[in-house]
Amino acid sequence: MSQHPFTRMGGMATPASSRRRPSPPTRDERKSRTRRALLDAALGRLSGDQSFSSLSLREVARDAGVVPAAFYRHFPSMETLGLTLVEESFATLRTLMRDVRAAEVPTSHLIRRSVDTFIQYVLDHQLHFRFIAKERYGGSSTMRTVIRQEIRLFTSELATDLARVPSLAAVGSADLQLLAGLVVQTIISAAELVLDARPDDGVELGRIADETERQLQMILLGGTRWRSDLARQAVDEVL
Amino acid sequence: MSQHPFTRMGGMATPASSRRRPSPPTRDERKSRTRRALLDAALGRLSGDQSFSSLSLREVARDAGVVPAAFYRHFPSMETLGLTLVEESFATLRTLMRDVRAAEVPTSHLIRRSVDTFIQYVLDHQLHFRFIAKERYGGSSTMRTVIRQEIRLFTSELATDLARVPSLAAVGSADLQLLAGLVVQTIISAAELVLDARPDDGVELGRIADETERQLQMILLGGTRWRSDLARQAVDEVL
DNA sequence: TGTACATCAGTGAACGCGCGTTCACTGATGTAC
DNA sequence: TGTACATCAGTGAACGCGCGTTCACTGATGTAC
Repeated sequence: MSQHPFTRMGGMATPASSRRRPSPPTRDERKSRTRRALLDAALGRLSGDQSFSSLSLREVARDAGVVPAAFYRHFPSMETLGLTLVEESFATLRTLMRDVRAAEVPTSHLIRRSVDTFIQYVLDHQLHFRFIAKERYGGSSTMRTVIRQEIRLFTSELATDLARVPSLAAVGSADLQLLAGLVVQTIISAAELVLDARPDDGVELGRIADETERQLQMILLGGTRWRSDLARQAVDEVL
Repeated sequence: MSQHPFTRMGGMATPASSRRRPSPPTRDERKSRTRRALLDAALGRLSGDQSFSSLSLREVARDAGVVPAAFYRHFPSMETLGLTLVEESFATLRTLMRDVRAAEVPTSHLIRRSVDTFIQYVLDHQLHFRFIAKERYGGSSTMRTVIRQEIRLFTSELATDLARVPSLAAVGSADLQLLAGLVVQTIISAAELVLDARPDDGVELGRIADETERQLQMILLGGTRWRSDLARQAVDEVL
């Protein structure tokens, strides 16, 4: 029980447990670990061919190393666990957006850098993105509504960013929403390609990044030329 | 058993059954009707919150008005029934494309007309499109592969069409693929919006058509300005 | 046309299985004194 | 610090249920003669 002065006097106030005996986790810690294990078990199951709605409570409990009845100490139903995963996944995505903005990327190669950042993020959070891809259309109506709402929010924020771009100043706000919608669609599509690629297949991932970059360039190029009152006429003339 | 001369002498050689007594369906007819009923039962179940993988053979048989064991007279497994539905759905889509091309739409308002045709098609084949939307990411890996393959084919055909557009003559074939990919993404996204709308909500459907048209205009406008060797520079300059 | 036999779509019962949910319980952790 | 009691995450057994699949069957339709 005697302690070495070295550890006793360590710099800043560390939590009691960090340098002493491993000290047993509190009940709360144990509980939230089990909760985490249940969430991870569900996410893990979704890597394969299963969809969330075909997932059984017993499978999830089993993978989490817990008896089925214990599930109810954490979630009243699988539906609730699913909604928790949706929230968690979009929290991840919001973190990404914040990071990208905070990065203050230089204008040069801005698109390319954002695409690379995004692809890396998808790779790092594959399970969450895979979950969202499946539930976006396959989930319960509640899940689908929440997901659609989050994507819409995401699109609006992007539209706000685009409004600050000088060369898009002439584009009305409704049209900026449409433009942002195209960008988001393209990004979602890229995420889905990434999920289908082998994570260590650098060549394929590079190809996806290239193609996504070019598609975004096309879209933004279209945006800078856009004049809503002339669009149909211009396009008709040109086809 | 005596027959009226009027029916006996009817013009061209109609199938034996068409003008006489309703004449009982043959065994083959009965069989294919049950098969159809099974397919329709599965499609119908997917209108709600269920996904194909959470669908049970017994549910499908029940909705089709047949005992579970009878299912096996038509399909060896639910998986096979699912793949049949995928094929059927894309057959529908190919019919659409053929119709759109055959229509020889005048260049003026070409995009708008195509969008309107497409939206109407989605409304007319809601169940098939809903099925594809759900299985595209939620299905078994076989299903996902087949669907992805079909969409890729669709994209390539569209790229071929785009190659014939004079103002896109300067765009390389790889870039035409990307452009076609953007168009397909946008169309898919429109289909999903249509499926979420109430089918009799003309205002909402009109809005979807407008927005889709404008997004396609933006994309094509971008395409006509596209020069792959300058794209990044041009976009960087402009942002 | 009539008859005898073959085919086979659909039946109904049975099976073993994993499911979601409930319940009284256990025993380690936490708290009050 | 030590003791007595409360809390509550996780247990294990039990339940009724719908599942996929099998099987021998029935009886209407089809075919050969």
